[in-house]
Amino acid sequence: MSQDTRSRSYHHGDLRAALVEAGVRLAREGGAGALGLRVVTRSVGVTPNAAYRHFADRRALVLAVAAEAQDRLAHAMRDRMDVAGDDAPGADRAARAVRNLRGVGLGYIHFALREPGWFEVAILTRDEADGEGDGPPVTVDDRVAPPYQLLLDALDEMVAAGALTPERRVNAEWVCWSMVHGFADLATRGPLKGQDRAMVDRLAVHVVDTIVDELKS
Amino acid sequence: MSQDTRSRSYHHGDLRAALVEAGVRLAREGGAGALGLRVVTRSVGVTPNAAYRHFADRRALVLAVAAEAQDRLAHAMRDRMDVAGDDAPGADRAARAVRNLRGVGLGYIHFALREPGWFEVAILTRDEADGEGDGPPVTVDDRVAPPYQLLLDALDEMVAAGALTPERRVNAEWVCWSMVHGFADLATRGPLKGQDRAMVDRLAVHVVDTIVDELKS
DNA sequence: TGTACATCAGTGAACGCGCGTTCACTGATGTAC
DNA sequence: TGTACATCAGTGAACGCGCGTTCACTGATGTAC
Repeated sequence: MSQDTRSRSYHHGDLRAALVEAGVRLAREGGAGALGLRVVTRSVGVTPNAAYRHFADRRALVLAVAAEAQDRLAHAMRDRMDVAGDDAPGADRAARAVRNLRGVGLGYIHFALREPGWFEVAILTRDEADGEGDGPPVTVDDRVAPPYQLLLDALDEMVAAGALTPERRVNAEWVCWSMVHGFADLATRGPLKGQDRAMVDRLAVHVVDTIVDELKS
Repeated sequence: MSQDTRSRSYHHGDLRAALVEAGVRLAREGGAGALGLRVVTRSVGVTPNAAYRHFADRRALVLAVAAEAQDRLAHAMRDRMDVAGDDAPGADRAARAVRNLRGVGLGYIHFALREPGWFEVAILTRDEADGEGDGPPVTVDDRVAPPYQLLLDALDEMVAAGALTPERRVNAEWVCWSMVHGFADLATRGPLKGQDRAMVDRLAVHVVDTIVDELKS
């Protein structure tokens, strides 16, 4: 509480959080392109340079918004999962593990369809300047992206539940992610954009089921 | 020839083609972001407004470059295919059809890895302003994208060769495209960007084989 | 064949815009005595 | 408890930039007689 009070007690009252929140709001409609430093500060009612008290530069602000978007993506995915304990008997546990992998994939895709702006920001990489591919992948501000972690957990649980052999587990995360991410991109920016929603949903189920069936067979 | 002469006989000598060519050259290094109207005209040594003699606006120029990039992508894919006639005996024809589908996928991915700038431009959509999802998908300037056509042909040939049942043919293009496109995006803009090339190549083969095996089984 | 004319590809200068970032500052807050 | 002071979050004005697009024009080309 004292820390909360402390961080909220300056002029604006936690401008940093307000800027990230505004960025999230703007990205929802306009995607990554809406995250101009001037636009975001303006929408909070503050001078552009005020942002420099809390972020090194525009890129740092964008990365903070990206982390928030990733959290929301992970939340949407988790909502599709069956979160009961791990102590069910064999067959049930295996079936649940399969359902959960399905949920991970469909959650990813439906989040992309429902919130394309947030999705675009969530999959941003830091891109420029910071050297080559050093450090672990799938990170923004040095953490493992929560959506990726959910996928890994779902696959590991399938192995533990006996629904996936250890051999087929190898690289399965890239197979799953490629499939699901590719569909999300086609539906969000590509040729499926704007197509009839019910048809796209049916396709999404087909695509996810195809890869889940392939893995568990 | 007279038409060639005619279109080359003005002041610059087919400035339109020169602008597209310059766009292709610039996009190779800088992707879609490098296709500013001023940058492109400057690189040809011409005034910015000269472009307006040949393109309605910047967007039209970008779409022309995108069409060219799509052609190059299709070319790279076709190079991976076995283009012998369709009159081979059953087993051979089926095996070749499977090889060709593999080639389509690996060609797509390797083009993305080798020429990420062109790839980014090739998958651009016209995006803004032009209404909702009317008209057929997968088009730029009102043509079916050649890479997409190659995929359709490869799948149809698999059916004709008996390597794919008609039931599994349904929506197979979206399954294949999602997988391959997703991998290309992860490898090009996502977490696999900058990772060891040999490892990425091995993953690409694994991913493509997974989906090809799934279809033909 | 030679001149007069119409066409229209490309010029030169300017428009208004929004961007990220830097500078010297002001004035509210929290702290020390 | 009250005053003096240091901190530092946010201000206001300006920087230089490159962008897409518009305007009135020039001058080389191709054509008609």
